[in-house]
Amino acid sequence: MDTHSKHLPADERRAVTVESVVALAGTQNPSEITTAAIAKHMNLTQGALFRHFPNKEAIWQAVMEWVADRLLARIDRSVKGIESPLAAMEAMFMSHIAFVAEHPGVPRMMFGELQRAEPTPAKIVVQALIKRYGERLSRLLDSGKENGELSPSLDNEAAATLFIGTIQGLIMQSLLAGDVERIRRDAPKVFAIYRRGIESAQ
Amino acid sequence: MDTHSKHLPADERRAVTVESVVALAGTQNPSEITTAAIAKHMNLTQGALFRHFPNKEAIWQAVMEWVADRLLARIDRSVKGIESPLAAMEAMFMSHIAFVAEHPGVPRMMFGELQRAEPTPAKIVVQALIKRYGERLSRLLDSGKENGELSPSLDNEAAATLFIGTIQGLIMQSLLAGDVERIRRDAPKVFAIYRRGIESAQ
DNA sequence: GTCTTAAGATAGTAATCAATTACTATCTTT
DNA sequence: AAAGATAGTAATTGATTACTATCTTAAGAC
Repeated sequence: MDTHSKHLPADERRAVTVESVVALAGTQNPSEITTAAIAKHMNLTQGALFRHFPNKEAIWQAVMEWVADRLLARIDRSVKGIESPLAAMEAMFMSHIAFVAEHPGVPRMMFGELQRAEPTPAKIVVQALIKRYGERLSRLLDSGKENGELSPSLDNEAAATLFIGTIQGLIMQSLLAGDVERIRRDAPKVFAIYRRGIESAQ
Repeated sequence: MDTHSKHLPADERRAVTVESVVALAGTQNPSEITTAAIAKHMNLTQGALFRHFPNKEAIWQAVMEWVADRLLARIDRSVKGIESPLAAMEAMFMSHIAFVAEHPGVPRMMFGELQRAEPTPAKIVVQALIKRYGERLSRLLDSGKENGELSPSLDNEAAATLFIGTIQGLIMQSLLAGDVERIRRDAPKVFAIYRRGIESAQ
């Protein structure tokens, strides 16, 4: 990852910047990440960042686009080839959890962006991400009802909200305990309860 | 609330300060609330705040203590006199939702404090709040298993994590939609799924 | 090898922040 | 009503922030 050449092509430098922000968000409050801290983390001077991004807002936008691309690609990959909708939901859940455990800064950044009052470019990217995420969920819920795995009276919107909330609850616990690995450990137990809540009666 | 005397006793001024912060957090990112903004909201000069608080950190601590006291008192009141543990959990859930709908800044502030790296006084207060909250939940879960309402194989820790996550999911949706009332509207549907997940088989 | 230029270093700027200061207005007590 | 205590104002502080102007270096094209 760290080639020892000092001068990097612009696109590589942008990629390194994004990864630095993601890494920093794993250990500190995203809104307190300064351009100086980003530059230091990648052994660059602060001013040099602005050769590659017009302003800080553009950095955040690039970061959230990175998150959206990687997360959606990952859950799409995890679901591939699974014919049972319920099993697909579980795979989607677990791959999301794995992603978050690898990048603990991601949920912090997303929540932080969402609670901005103004619709910043980064916030818009996050909103689009969750919209697409919800669409994937809704499709799985529909086919789960069709094939009888899921309760036919299930409210799709509520089930999607709770799916995301299930992950949010795990993140909250890991923040409380200051232990990221906890997320991976507790995820199956928490999903089991969720699963029981949406399944059709046996 | 707004007496038109300019001079307030110190304790009243502190109370007004806390309420101002809670109100401001309802419309903007908590970490972006400046002492100047707080002072402006309460028709005071910025410097005067420091007659009542040694520093900004102390303001945040006072705010989170306010939150902890009010939230715990409210859920305790809501549970009182309900003998069914499952019904008590539902009452606890709904009163929490009502509190959050009245004070939309609260979950933002809590999440914001939790993701601080350093254990600030405010963060410590939040951690204590969630600990006590979890203890109340755990007691209800235990008695629910005893009286047969809840699945005997239920994992208490996972059920508590999901209970809080259920609320977090609703908050996330309200942030996305930019509509606080949504929380109140969707809460029953989401809790119904959670309930089904923890109930004993019929 | 030299030349060109993209990328980085250095050293700034203006704005904003929490906190402090010197002074003033308003309550309270006797 | 005088005197002390309390609360507030207005201006200023030093530190920190995102961003920029100017000089320097390194890497690839020929």
